[in-house]
Amino acid sequence: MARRGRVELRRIEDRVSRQVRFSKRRSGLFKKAFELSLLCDAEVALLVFSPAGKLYDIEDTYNRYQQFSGAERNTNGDQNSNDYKDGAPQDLQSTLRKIASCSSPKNNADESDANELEKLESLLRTALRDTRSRKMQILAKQNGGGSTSGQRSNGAASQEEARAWAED
Amino acid sequence: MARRGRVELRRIEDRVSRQVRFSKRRSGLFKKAFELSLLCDAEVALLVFSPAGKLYDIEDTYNRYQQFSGAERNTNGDQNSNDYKDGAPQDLQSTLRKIASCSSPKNNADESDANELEKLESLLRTALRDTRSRKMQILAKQNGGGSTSGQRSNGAASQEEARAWAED
DNA sequence: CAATCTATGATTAGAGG
DNA sequence: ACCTCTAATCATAGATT
Repeated sequence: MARRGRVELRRIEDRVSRQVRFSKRRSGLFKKAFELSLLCDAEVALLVFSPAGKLYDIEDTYNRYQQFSGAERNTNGDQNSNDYKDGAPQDLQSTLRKIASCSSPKNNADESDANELEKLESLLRTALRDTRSRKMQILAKQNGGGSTSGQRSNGAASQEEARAWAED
Repeated sequence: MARRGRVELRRIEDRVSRQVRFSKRRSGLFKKAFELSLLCDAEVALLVFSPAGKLYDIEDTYNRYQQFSGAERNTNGDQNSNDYKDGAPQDLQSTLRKIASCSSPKNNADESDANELEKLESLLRTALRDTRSRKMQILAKQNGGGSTSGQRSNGAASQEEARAWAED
């Protein structure tokens, strides 16, 4: 009743099968990615494009899991710990100004030492987080609060997705 | 002999366990990512940073699998594919300048629309990647040189990796 | 078409070499 | 510290509703 043998490692020919498997495996992949980041305190970036070019990224999944499980990254003892919280960042501007100061000729990033790069990295991370957060808020308003990705329970593809697959 | 119950979804406290699991799960994740791209003809980008900041990306795994299995992605028509490579970014400065321009009063990020935020996000992402990359290079020189990939058979962590984990 | 079910293969935590 | 082994959980292909 289940699969008869090992999964062959080649492109799935049947279009419907391929779509269904894409959906299932994508869900599984994002779940694993999320688990890795949580269990091992790693940073994971995952982008998946369906053949039709629709993008799925890990933010979606991450937010979704946060909603469901209220999971919290235990970030003990790191400086810039208020990760991925949410929020309307109010000081994106000031962060950007600090970043800007790194681009002055006097403080050339091309010749910075590891320590300075570390600071820059942290600033960039913060700015990126704030930017994404702000973007999400805007998009949420525009779409009337619609969600961003497929992945319902574990099971299957959404209607959206069927459309996104398209061009057969 | 095997695990006694379900895996808890929280950060693993024991440092050694966490490292070992990171290695195993990272392998598994990259394998799945590769399978998804092959089976379903999707494009997948996967970046993983260990807590110590070491980068693993899908190129490594992809190449590795190609070596072993001689598998071929049907890479029909990918225009902008050589993303995320590594490299010594030579234009970090210019990226930072572009970011800086977003902090000018005239172009206030607090009032940008989603489209502009998207651009800013992209710039920040690029700058962050370049910064990390540069930092890594510096650290690598200081520490006498480190390479880029781990993942031997399926089994376990490499020596390299133990070093990369570091700071303890 | 999407959700659920289930038998089976795949992944992996922990132990041991 | 890496590799191997193994039990146990996890993922999922195909069938069903």
